[in-house]
Order: sequence, then structure tokens, then C-alpha cells
Amino acid sequence: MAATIRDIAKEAGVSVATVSRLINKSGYVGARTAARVQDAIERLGFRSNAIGRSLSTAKTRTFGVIVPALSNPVFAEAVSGVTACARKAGYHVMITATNYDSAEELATVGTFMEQRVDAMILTVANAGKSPALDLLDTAALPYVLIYNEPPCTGRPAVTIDNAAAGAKVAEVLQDLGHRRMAMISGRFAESDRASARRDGFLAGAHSAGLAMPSVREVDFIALNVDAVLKDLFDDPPTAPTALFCSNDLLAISVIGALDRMGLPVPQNVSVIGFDGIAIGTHLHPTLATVIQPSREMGEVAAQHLLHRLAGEKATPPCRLPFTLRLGESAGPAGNARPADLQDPANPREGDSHYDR
Amino acid sequence: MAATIRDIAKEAGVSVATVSRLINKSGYVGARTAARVQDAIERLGFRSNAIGRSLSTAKTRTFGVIVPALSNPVFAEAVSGVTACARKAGYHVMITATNYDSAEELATVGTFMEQRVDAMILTVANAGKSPALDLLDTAALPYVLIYNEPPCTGRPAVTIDNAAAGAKVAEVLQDLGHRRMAMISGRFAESDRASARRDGFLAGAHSAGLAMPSVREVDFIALNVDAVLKDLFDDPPTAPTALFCSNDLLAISVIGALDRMGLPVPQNVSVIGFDGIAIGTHLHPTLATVIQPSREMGEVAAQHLLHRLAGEKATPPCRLPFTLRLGESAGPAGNARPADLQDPANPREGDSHYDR
DNA sequence: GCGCCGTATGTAACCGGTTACATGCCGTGC
DNA sequence: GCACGGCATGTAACCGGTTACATACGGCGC
Repeated sequence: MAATIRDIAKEAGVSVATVSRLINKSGYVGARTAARVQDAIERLGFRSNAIGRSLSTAKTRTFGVIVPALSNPVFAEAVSGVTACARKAGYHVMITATNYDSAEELATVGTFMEQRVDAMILTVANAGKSPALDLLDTAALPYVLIYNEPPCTGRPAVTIDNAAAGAKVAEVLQDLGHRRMAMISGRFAESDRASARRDGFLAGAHSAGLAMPSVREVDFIALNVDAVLKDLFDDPPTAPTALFCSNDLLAISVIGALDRMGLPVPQNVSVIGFDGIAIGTHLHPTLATVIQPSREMGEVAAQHLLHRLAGEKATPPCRLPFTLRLGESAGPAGNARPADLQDPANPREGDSHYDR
Repeated sequence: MAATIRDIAKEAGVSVATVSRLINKSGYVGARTAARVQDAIERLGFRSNAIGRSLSTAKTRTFGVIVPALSNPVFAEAVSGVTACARKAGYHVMITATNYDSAEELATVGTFMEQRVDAMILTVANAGKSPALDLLDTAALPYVLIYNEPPCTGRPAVTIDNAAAGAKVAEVLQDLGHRRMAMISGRFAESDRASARRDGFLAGAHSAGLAMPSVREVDFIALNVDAVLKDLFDDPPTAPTALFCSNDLLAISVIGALDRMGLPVPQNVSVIGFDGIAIGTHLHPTLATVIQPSREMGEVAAQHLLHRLAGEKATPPCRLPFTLRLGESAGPAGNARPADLQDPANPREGDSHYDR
């Protein structure tokens, strides 16, 4: 149906090699010939077939991207970064969501291998123990993790220091006067980064001399936080005054649920999320959170792969800086007015900077 | 590098045809032979090359998906539906975001054509006037629009009746006692559906005998709603008591901004959004909105294309039902308590049903 | 006049699958 | 004994590009 390079060659009275050279600007083509071929291409509406090209070059100029879910804006944002960066370099992107299912991770990697993607960018449940990554390693296919905690195995990753961020959250809450904290998280089994955030948070609380925060897991998809919150705030005197949520969507749900329980944020409870999704800044109260440079992570991952595919032997930047945004959902403990403890003009500075 | 079908044939002492027949379960293969071949496949870690297959079959089993942005959960949701449905049928998905840019739409369609995707699912700025769709039409490539207003040209689309939904919003707000309304929308030039919602909204207000609502455009990306709101609520006596926002992200921003301006929602102003993104139900107040069946739209679109590619000549279902969710962000006019005018036990029923 | 280089173009093999067609075997029915 | 159909397998052309290699021409230096 569609015109092929041979049709063009015949139409222009030249050989296929000449047409190919013109399309790819490789080799010599005379000016008059080029014009004739170009004319034939337009007359027949020719579009070179990427399949044919891929078969002979053994390159697809395609990245495979695997994320747990597209419905979480944090991943959508990273994917946007990957896509934009890839597109600029003439690469395309195939995307699949695994729904946090490790079996789907493996299946998708297999599918992408059959599709002969040139490289993959992915977030898996657990980067330290992943059949999908094992497969990639044995196949020696270039890949970069994003969001995942880079495991000791030295797998290439572009991410942030989740544990440090967790510790930072504990420190900031302590600075705000909070003494009883808790963490609410999605399933740790599905997220090595949530585990790292928890570990950092607990360590931070411990080194601040605070009681061990209670940690609760919820089903992140169902987002039924009510039961967990009822339980946590059952006994007011011992209830936490600050909650650390393992991601922003969860934090937003928690804030809504607390409001409905008659525990307004931040007057009665402070809430800090994780991710820095855009919508957080438009809410009232604005969401206090740890901002991951999601878009940049996608871009850096794609850029690294482009370099690798170009033959360079660059190691990927492993850790990107995170930013703590002290939004309105986190306030001083004890119903004090925010101004009492917190001076907006002089946000505290740590090893990561604040952003208001 | 990787094993080919010929390597397997040699290893198993059979011909390539036999290997191919086994892989595709087409034609006859003896049990003993099958076992030998299977064994060779596993020993060499063979994965059949989808590129080679695509070249000879002229099918890629791939859909191209083009949406304005992945960062809007409404599109991410539809993409999830497409992906899930495609995957079940052994199809893959290439996704690109156009950033609401019609030139990028055209470029992406061109790229996907070169990639020889079997069909496309897309949302364009304006389905009635789109070079990208013109290209698809002349190439006779199967495609389905989602979200777009199906234009008079009869382009296949899976969508909702945006005008009817807009009218419904006007009607509901009128029922709640609102007499002065306004609409805030992203750029109409970038969204035929926003235009349809506006038209329906204005028509609905008109037929209810209300004053013509003021309509304001904002830059949806920048989301700088403050200036628009300041202007709208400059003169309290004539200020609107209800706002219709062309999408949920915008509505959420508007609610936050109104709160900050000392105009709490829904006590002082009611806000109704559009899309039905998941997060809306977790906010406080919960977001009143028109729910589009986004995931289902993606699924139906994919399903339709699968049927078409299978040779069936089915016409796509054009309109899916929408649902109005009367969330807490919409309340009765005049600072009355919600219970006064609204009985949660008996939500009003219209041609679309309510969902609380 | 000769050799050489840069430009310009063509021929044909190759990438890794699919598949039409040919071949051969065995069992069954007559 | 033979024809025929079902099963099993192999051969080779083909899909649409790329590219190594061959060919050819014109100009330049000597």
C-alpha cells in the first residue's frame, strides 16, 4: 500500500541506495538527483518505514519506560521528562504501568526486549531483589532506574536520598515542636523507597531523642485511610501531632480525612507528604512535602542512556538533591499560631534547601 | 548477538519454518520436534524479534496514543485504560504528549506513521480543524478520538456530550439557588471540549432565565487564577456565587485560591469542576464535578480499534454517559447550610445520574 | 598521458522473521 | 493396490530498509 524506497527509486529513475542516502543525508547525492528524488517522495507521500530501518540497523531508537502507575502524577511527571528528552534526540518511548506488580515488571521487560527497545528506564518495587532487573543484567541491556533506592548491587539509578529525606522530615517536625509523630505509608513490599523513607524517618526521630513513631501501612490503591486514622487518634492525649505520609496522594487523602474527623490541618495535626506533585501547591492548606525533581530525574535518566548508546561510558548521577517545602499543612505543635515558631522570612536551612 | 530463529533451527536440527510454526502455534509440529525446539529456545535464551515479525507481517501490534499532557490525571487515566486493554490483546502502546500544541500533534502523527503503529488513539486541540487528523484520514489509518467533541465530519470518537454536561451544571447550580455564575476555563483554542462545555453552560443558564455568566480564560499551564478571581470578586454585590471550572485541576486551584482570599468554598462560593479525577473525592471539601468515564473511554477506544483491526466494521460508540457528582464544593447559594436545599438521601435525578 | 582522489550512483547481500508451496509419510477406505 | 487426506517438515522468496563494494566520471598534479 504505502510507497517504499523502491517505489521512489523507480519514480525518480535512481537506485534505492541513492534514495536511502538522501533520506539519511549519508553519502553523496547530486543536487539535480536530490531534487528529483525529493519530488518523488512528496508526490507519492513516502514515509520511510522505521521497521525496515530497525531491522537492518538493529536499532529502534526507542526507549521502554516501566512505572508502577501513570495515575500517580509523580510518575507521569518523570515520564514527561523522559519523553521530552528522548523526542529531542529523535527517540521514541514505549510506556507500560505495572500496577506495583513484580510479575508484571518481569513480563514487561520481556516484551520490551522482544520489541528490541534500545534501553529501558524503570521503577520497580524492589531494586535489590528483582527478577526483571536480573533479566536486564543478563541480557546486558542498558537501563536506568528512577525513584528506586539504588541497591548495593550497583545498579544504575537516578534518584534521591530517601533515607536522608525521611530523616530531614523528622528533624523539621521536631523543630516545629512535635514530640509524637507517626508515619502512614503504602505497602513497603511494593516500594523500596517508602522503606528507605521510613528508615530515615525513624532514625531521625530516634537521634532527636523522640519516642519511636508509629508506622502504619495502608492499601495505596484503595486509599482507605479512615480506619488507620481512627485508630491513631483514638486516644487524644497520646495521639500524634504530626504525620509523615510516604507520598503526596496519600497525604492529600489524609488531610481530607482528618478535616472530616474534626482534626483540621495544621491546627490540630501537621501533615508532611513526599513527592512534590504540582497540585500540592494549589491546595489550601498548601501541602508540606519533600520535593523530588521528578521531571529532571526522567530527563537525566534519558540523557544518560543517550550518552551510553552513543558509546560513551558515563556513569549515571546517582543522587539528585531533594527539596523540603514547608507548606501550610505543617505547623507548630500545640495549636500555636504558625507565626509563633516559624518565621517565613527565614526558613531553616539544612543540607537541602527549603522552598516556600 | 541475540539468538535468531535460524540459530534455533540449527541447534534443534530443524528448519526455520518449523521453529516459526512452533512459536506462533500455526501449522503442525510433531511433539518430539516441539520438545527439541523448545529446549533449544530455552538453552539459547531466544526471544523472537518483533521487528522481523513486523516487517514481514506488516503489523506491529502497537497503538500510538497522543494526549495533550500526561500530567493531567484525566489523560493518565484514559491512557491506563488503553494500555490495560491493549496489553490483554497482546498489543503495545506508544505514548506522546503534545503539550496542547497542534504542530506537535501533526509531528507526532507523522512519527507514529513511520513507526507503522497499527492504529492511533488521540485527543487533539480541535477535532474539527486538525492537520493531524487530515493526515490520518488521507492515510486511511484507523484511529479514534477520545475526549474531543466529535466534529460534523463524522470522525470516530469516544467521548461524552460536553454541551449537555455544561447545561446540566448550569441547571444544578440554578437548583441550588445560584443566580450569578461565572465560568473559568483553559484556552478555548486549545480545547474544543472546553468550548462545548461553555456553550452548554451558557445555554443552560439562558434557558433557566439567568443573567449571562461571565466567562474567563486562564493559562492552564501556569494556573495563575488569582488575577482572574480578584477581578471577578472585586464587587461583592455583583460577584458570582458559583463558579464552573472547565476541568478539575483548575477547580482545585480555584478553591485553594478562594480560600486564601477569605471566600471559603462552599460557604461563600460554590465550585464545580469537570473530569472526575480521583483525587477530587479525597479533598475537603470533596470536589463537585462532572465525571467522565476516563478509564472506560480508553478501554472502549482500544476495544473498538481491536475490532476494526480484526476486520469487523463496527462503528465506534460515540457518546458515553457522564455523571454529575454533587460534592461538597457545591452548596446552596446565600450562605445557607447545605442541608437546607440539598437532601443527600435523595439526590436529584436527571438524564444522567448523580453520584455521591 | 597517467595515476589518483573526490564525487555520484548502482548492485546485491543482509537484517529476522513469515508463509506459500513442495515434499514425503502414514493410515484409511474401496 | 491405489487414491486421498491429514500430519510433519523443508526450501526459498519476501517484507523495506542499510550499506559494503563496485563502477564511472571529471579534475588535478606531475
